[in-house]
Amino acid sequence: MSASETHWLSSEQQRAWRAFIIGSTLLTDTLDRELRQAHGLSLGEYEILVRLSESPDRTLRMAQIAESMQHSRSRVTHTVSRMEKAGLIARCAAEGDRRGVEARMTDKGWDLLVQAAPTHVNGVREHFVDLAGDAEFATMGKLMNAVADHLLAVNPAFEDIRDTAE
Amino acid sequence: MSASETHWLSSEQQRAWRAFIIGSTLLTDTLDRELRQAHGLSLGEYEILVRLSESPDRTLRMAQIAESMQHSRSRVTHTVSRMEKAGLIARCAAEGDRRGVEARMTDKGWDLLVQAAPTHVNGVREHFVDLAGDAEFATMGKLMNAVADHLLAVNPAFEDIRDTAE
DNA sequence: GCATAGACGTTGAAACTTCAACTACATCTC
DNA sequence: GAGATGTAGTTGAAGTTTCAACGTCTATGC
Repeated sequence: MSASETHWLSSEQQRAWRAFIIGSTLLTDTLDRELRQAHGLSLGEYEILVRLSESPDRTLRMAQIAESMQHSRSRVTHTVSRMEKAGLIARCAAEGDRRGVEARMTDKGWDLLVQAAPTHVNGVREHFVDLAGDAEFATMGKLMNAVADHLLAVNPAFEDIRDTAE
Repeated sequence: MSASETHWLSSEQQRAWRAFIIGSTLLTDTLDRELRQAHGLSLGEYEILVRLSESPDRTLRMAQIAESMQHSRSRVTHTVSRMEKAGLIARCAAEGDRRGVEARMTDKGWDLLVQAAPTHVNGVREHFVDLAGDAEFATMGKLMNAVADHLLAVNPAFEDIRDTAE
């Protein structure tokens, strides 16, 4: 990638790329809006609740949330603070590491997740899954998996940095 | 979608969906960061410049920018203001409609776009296009196109609203 | 022609994210 | 076992996006 001539995209590739950008923007915006309107929850908050719900004791360390969401630590601090104020999450000291903080989903958080999940899943189906054949959808999944793997591998910064001075 | 039983995703679908979320997040974050580091330009600003560069007179009405980017009008106002302050864009009164404002790319904006485009295209290739076979990439493009069409059709709000009281 | 409604864009405040310190604790090294 | 370095999380300010209200102009209906 260091030649002086850039290898531009074909017009077909360009169309596909733009469809990706606009489609994924529209899709996440729509899912976010549906969740907000129905349950007052952003897509990001919803995803935090999902991760907590899948963890033992419905509890996760702050850093694990940050890593799995690809968010900076400080973003997670702020988001969890808001969710704590809303009563969806409680913070506790982590066992075994006195620096650590654990976020635990409250019953109220669980109840909200139970309500919100159908909204979200129906949205994902209606706006995405059902628009593709099974094979198409699987192809997309494989490709995006490769993208994620590639970027995690290529970009050491993603392991953790994001918030530390580079 | 109104039955009381939710039709959950299969675990394979769930994996594909999560790959999509994480992959697209990582991808846009990476492209954004590469552009910022190399040229001090965000991905959104870059895309505005691209759209201007493709328009007659390198000029576009504010509302056209907003619509094509799926951004709210006020977001475009703020972004264009920053880009104007940076000397990349100039605002002029629109002809024929005294309410209107046109954003015109300056020479400085053009020069920056010329510099930035290879960075962006190389990133898109390296992190996305080259990871897929042509057929795979085309499949993805077709799917995302369907998603965009569906959401634009289903959601009248996207035509314009976004900033107006709903 | 006047009133009402609609469209264009801006404004300022609130909400959210990023960025650069910073505190506290853990680990590593000698 | 003391100092250096690294990790966990927070903080507050700066930057960006959203939200609601507004001012201006255009189009519509009467």
